[in-house]
Amino acid sequence: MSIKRINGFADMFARDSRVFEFMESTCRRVFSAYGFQEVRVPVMEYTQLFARSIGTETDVVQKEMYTFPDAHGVNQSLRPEATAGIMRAYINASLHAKESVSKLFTYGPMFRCERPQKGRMRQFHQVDCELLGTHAPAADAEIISLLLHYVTELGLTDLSLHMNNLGCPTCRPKYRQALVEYLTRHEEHLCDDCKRRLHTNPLRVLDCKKDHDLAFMQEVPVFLDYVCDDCKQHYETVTALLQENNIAFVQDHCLVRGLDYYCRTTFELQSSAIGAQTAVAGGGRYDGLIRNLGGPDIPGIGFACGMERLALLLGEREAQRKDFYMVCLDDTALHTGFKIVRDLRLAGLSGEMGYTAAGMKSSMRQAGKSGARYTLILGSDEMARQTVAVKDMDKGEQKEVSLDQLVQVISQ
RNA sequence: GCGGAAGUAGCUCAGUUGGUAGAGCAUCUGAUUGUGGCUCAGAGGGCCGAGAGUUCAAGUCUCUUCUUUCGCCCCA
Repeated sequence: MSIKRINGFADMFARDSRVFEFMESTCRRVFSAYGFQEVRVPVMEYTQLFARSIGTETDVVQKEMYTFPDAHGVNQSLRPEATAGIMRAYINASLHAKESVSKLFTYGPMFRCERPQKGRMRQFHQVDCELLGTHAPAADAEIISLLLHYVTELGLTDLSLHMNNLGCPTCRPKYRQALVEYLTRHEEHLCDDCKRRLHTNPLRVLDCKKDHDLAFMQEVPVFLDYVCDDCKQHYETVTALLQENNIAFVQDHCLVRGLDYYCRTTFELQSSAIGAQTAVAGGGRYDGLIRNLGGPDIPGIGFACGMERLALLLGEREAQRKDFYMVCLDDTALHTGFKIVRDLRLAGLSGEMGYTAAGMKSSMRQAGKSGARYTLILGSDEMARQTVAVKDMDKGEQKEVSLDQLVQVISQ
């Protein structure tokens, strides 16, 4: 039996890779228009980095990471997300001392050992964008604006932006306490998962699919009632900036984040068209993260966007049409044809050739299937006259062109 | 970790109450000398996921196992 692909790891041939190439090139173009620069960080880091940034109690760290000991027995992990690695690189490079604000993005594979399903792979890809060095609400609004600009450039219009305020270490515990008290009073009505969440991660009860529509959930405490003045003002400025720029969003009191480091502004781009998953991109502010990792007390905000999930929303991309397909009818012509093809490509044209001399009929079939604009035919007749027959495959018209005019004719 | 569904030609799938396999698409060839797409004719290609069991006989029934997929959990 042949060797199989590892479950959750995908092979992407042209049909799929064209879509990814489109998403990648678009993000590079859009992000750089906002002054963001690409940073490439390793796919492996010491496990400790992820434990300290993402949170030791999260499932991502507890059971989803690919972790291996190095030669000295120190654990290292394939990255389950990109933010931690970028923060580590930012600290190591002392970027904060070189520029007051840093705008960084990275693109690449992430790894989580979960059960694969629609829109969820074990090796998946994210573009990750981080804006470091400012508390200003305008930064929050800009990064959200950037994310929406990006998906608009991709041609996606059917996404909804959900926003929430998660507060800070001063005000969040008060809300959390009020939430736990409320939920404990209604514990008997909670689903089994939520009974467990109530003790492990009570905020998660808010976005439970089963319990969301229950009657008592309609009166669940809302964070905006507990938020401190600073957090409240910050969030109000962010949302005002969005509204002034006609960026529509849904105030979603049930939006919470899976990773521990988020605070204040939190957002998610959602779609109902990608199976059981809804989040296409998610992000928020993480003001204490860099300090927690041993760096300076620098605030930050960012998001990650899941490319496999975006790809589910994008249609197929057509391949770029080739300029020519060279057909050689005999072995002598093949040698000349090879040289002509080489010269055409060096002149900047794109195309292919049949590798063996074959009959006219099957050669034309191959030419037609290649989708090229022109078929170049080289047989004994053309060889004798130092020409090539050029057939326009759309019009069906054919004319004989001398070799020195070939580039010019095909370029038209 | 827990559920549901599915594994038959390269792909998408049929296969009736058990009798050693079929279609469409794709590929290749041909329809009078060197001209594609449309049409027509033909060809190649399958240990029916694997292993046991029942039976004269298993793609079909039973069990085991592997794989894939959609959900739960969790997350982008």
